[in-house]
Amino acid sequence: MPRPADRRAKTELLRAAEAVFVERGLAAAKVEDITGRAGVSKGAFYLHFESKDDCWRQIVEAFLARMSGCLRIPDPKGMPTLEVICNQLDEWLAHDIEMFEFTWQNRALLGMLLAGGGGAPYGYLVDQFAEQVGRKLQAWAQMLIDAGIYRDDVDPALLTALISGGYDRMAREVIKQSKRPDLASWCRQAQQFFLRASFTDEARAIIDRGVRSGLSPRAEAADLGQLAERSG
Amino acid sequence: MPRPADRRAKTELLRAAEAVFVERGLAAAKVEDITGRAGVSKGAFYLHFESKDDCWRQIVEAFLARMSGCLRIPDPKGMPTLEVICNQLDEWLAHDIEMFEFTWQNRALLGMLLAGGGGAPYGYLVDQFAEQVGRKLQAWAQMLIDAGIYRDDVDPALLTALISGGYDRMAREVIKQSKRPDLASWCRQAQQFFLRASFTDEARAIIDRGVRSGLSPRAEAADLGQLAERSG
Amino acid sequence: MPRPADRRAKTELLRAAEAVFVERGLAAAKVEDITGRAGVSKGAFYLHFESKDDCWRQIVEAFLARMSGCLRIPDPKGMPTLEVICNQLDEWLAHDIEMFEFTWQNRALLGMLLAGGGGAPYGYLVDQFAEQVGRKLQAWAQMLIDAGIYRDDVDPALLTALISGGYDRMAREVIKQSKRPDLASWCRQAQQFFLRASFTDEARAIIDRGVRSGLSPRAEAADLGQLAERSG
Amino acid sequence: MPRPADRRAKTELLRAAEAVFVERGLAAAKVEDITGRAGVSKGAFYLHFESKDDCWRQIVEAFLARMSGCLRIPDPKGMPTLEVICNQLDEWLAHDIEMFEFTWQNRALLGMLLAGGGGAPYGYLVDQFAEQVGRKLQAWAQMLIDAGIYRDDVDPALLTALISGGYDRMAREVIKQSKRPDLASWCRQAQQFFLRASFTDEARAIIDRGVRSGLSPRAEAADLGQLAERSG
DNA sequence: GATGAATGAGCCTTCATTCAT
DNA sequence: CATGAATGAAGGCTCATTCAT
Repeated sequence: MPRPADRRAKTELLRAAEAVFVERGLAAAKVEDITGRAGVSKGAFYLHFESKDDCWRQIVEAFLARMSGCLRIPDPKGMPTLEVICNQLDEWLAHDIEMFEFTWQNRALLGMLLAGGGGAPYGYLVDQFAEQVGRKLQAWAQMLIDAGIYRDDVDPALLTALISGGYDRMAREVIKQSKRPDLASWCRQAQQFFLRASFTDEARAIIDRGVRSGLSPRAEAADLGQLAERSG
Repeated sequence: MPRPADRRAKTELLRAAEAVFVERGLAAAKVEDITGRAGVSKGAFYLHFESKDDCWRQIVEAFLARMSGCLRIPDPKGMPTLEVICNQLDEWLAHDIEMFEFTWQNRALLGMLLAGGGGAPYGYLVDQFAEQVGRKLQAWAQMLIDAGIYRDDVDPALLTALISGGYDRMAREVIKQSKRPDLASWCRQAQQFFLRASFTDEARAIIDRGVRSGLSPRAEAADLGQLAERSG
Repeated sequence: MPRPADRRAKTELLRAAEAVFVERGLAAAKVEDITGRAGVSKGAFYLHFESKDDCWRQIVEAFLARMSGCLRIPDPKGMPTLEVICNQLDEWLAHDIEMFEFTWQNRALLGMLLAGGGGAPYGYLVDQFAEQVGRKLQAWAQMLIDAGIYRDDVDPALLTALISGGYDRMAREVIKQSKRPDLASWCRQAQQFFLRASFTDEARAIIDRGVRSGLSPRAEAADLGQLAERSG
Repeated sequence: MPRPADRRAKTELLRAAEAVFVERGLAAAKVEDITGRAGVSKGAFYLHFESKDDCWRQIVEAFLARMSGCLRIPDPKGMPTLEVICNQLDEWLAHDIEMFEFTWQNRALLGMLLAGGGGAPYGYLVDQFAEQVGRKLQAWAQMLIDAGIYRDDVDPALLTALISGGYDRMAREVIKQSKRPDLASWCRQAQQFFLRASFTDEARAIIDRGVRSGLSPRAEAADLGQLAERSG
C-alpha cells in the first residue's frame, strides 16, 4: 500500500517508468529496471504505486492532464466570421507551435498511447481524450463550413482526420531529425497547406490577398466583413 | 504414412497469433492464447515456429511482403507533364482505394508495427520498409515540384509527411466505424483535398476546369499541353 | 503397445539406445535421438518398447544375461588343494582375459551401471548381479583361506573388494589408451600382483618356484600336495 | 535495511542439491526437489545460482577444492631410501585413513563424478583432477621402482591403477555397510595387502621383520640403510 | 521510511507418448 | 506395419509483490 513518502523519489520513478515503458512496452518493462534507473530500491516503488499497472495509469493520467492544460480550443461564440478567423490565424499558428513543442517533448509516450491496442490498459483514457478533442475539432469544422469558410464538399469527419493525421505524422518526422528542425516554419507551411485544402476559393482568395499585400490580417477587416455577411 | 503436416494449422496459428499480439502486445501475448484461439495444442505451435519471437518475425515479414506486393509506385520516366499526371489521377485513385482496402484489412497489425518502440523486435524491418516508401513518395513530390505541378513553397519532406499522415489517420477513422464506410468516396475526397493543397493554382485551375466541364481528363490535352510547356 | 515387428529394427534400436543412454544419461536421452540414430521412425520405437524406461530395462537385462553367460565361476568341489589351484591358474588367467575383453567391449554401459545412483532405475538388477558375483568370489576367498592358500590376516570381504576394484580400474585405464593395449600381459601382471598380495608366503613360495623352474603347474603336484595337507 | 542475504540458505541449497543430484541424476533432478529439501522457495534458488547447471558446477568445483585441500601427496626430494619410506608408512596410513574418511563422507557425489559420461557436464574438471593425482601417484611408483623398493616386473601405470582401483572399490564396500566399519583396520590391511603385492621380496622381508619384532619402523634404521644402499 | 532478500504464480519450452493416415 | 504430426504434462526460469530488518 502506498504511503506518502519522498516526493522527489516519486518524480524520479515516474520519469524512469515512462522511459522504460516506452522502451520495452508495458508487459516487458520490469519494475527493477524502473527502480534501477530511478536510483531507488525496489521496495520504494511500492511506497508510491499500488502496482506496476497503477504506475502506468498515473503516467497516462498525468500526461493527459498536462496535455489538456496545454490544449486550448475555444468554444466559438456564435457563428465565426472570416474576419474573426483571419484574425485568429496567427494565434492558432502560435498555439500550433506550442502544442507541437509539447507533442514533440512527449513524443515517445504519445506514440505508445496512440498505438492503442498494444496491450496497454487505460487506453480508454486516451480514447476518451482523443474523442473529446476530435469532437471539438469537428464542431469547428462544421461551423466553418456553415460559415462558408470551409468548403462544403468534404465530410467534416474526414477533413478533421486528414488534418490531424497530417500533424501527427509531421511530429513523427520531426523527431526523426537529428537536430531540432525549424518548428515554426514547418507549422506555418502546414497551416497554409491545410488552408489551401480546406478553405473555399473565395475565402482563400481574400486570405491570400492579405498575405500578399503584406497587410496584417486585421487590416483586411472590410473585405472579410463582406464575405462573412454573404456566408452567414 | 502419417498424416501430412496440417498446412491449415500454420495459417490458423498465424491468424490467431496476429490477433493476440495486437490485442495484448508481444510480451503479454501467451502462446496458450494463440494455440487456444487457433484450436490446436500448445505443442503444435512449436512444430511451426522456433519460438514466440520467431512467430512474430514471420508475421512481420509476411505482412511486409504482402504489402510490398500490393504497393505499386512506378518510377516516373523523365519529367512528368501535367497531361500525364492528369491522366493518372484516376489510376492513382483506384490504387489508393486498393491500398486503403489492404491497409484497412490489416489495420490492427499495421497499428502495432507503426507504434514502433513498444518493445517489438524486428521493428527495423518496418522502418526499412517505411523509409523505402517514404523516399519514393518524396522523389515523386520533388519531381512534381520541378515540373511546376506541385507548389514550390512547401518542403517536399513535409508535404509527403502531411499527405501520408492524413491517409494514415483516415484509415484509423475508417476502422472505428461500425459499418464499412464508402471508401471510394473518402478516397476521392482526400485526393481532391490534397490536390488543392499541393497543386499550383495554375495546375489546379486546369484540373478543376476539366472536372467541372465533365470532360474526361484525356480530353483536356490541349490546355494541359500548354501548361506543361510553360512549367517544363 | 509393442508388437513383434522387424527384428532388425529392434537390434538397431537397442544399439542406438545404448549409445545414447551412455552419452547423455538416462533422463537426458531423447527418444528422437535414439530413433534418429537407428534410422527408424519415432513410432517404430513404440513397436518394440513400452516406454523409454522399458527400453533401458531391456538393455540392462540383456547385458547382464550376456555377462552371466561370459562369467564362469565354478562352485568349488570340496576343499581346494594348492595343487588344484595351481593347475587352474592358467585357466583363470585365460578367463580373466576373456572377461576383460568383454568388459572392455561394454565399458561404456558398464560404467553407467556401476555408477549406480545416477538416477538409473533397475539399478537393483545390477546390484543383484554384483552381489551374486561378489558372494561367489568371497566364498572362494574364504575357502582359499581355509585351505591355507590365502593369508588369514585379511578380511575376505576386503580382499574381494581390493581385487575386483583393481580389475575394475584396470579396465578404465585400458579404454583410455588410444591403441588397444596388450591385455594378456596386463592380466598376467595383475594376477601375479594379487597373488603376491593374497597368497601365504608358503603357497607363494611354491608357486614361484614352479614358475621359475619353468615347470608347468601340474608338475609341482608333489610339493603342492604336501602343503595342501598341512593347510586342511 | 533489509535482512542480509541468508548465507545459511546457500549452504542448505548446496547440500540439498548434492543429495538430489546424486539420487536422481543431473537431468532428472528438479529444482523444486532441491528447494523443497532445502526448505526455501523456488525463487530463492535463483538468488544463488544462475541455473541448475551452474549449481552443479559450483558443487563440483567446491568438492574438488575440498578434496585438493585434503589430499597431500608430497613431491619426493631426491631418491627415496627404504628407510625414509619405512618411516613414512605410518604417516601414509594416517593420511589414507583421513582421505578415506573424506571419501566416505562424499561417497555419493564422488560416485557420480567418477561415473563420468553419464551426461554430466563439467566432467572435464574431474578428469583434470584425477589425471593430476594419477600422474603424481605414478611418479611415486616409478621412483620407488628405481629405488629398488617396488618390484620392477610390473608396469607402473598398471600398478597405480590396481592400487587406486582397490581403494576405490573399498570405499564403495564401506558405504554399503549399515554401520561405519573400522576404517583404520581396513586401511591397515589394505596397506599391507598392496605392500606385499608391490614391494620387492627384500624390501618386504625387512619391513616384515620390523613389524613382527614389534619394533617401530624407525628402529629398523640399520637394516634398512643397508638395503637402501644396495638399491640406490 | 527504506531496503532488497524471499516468495510463488505463471509462462515458455521440451519431449514422451499417441494415433490418424 | 510404419510414420511423424499432434498432444499436453512437466519443469526451468522470471519477475511482480511482500515483509523482516
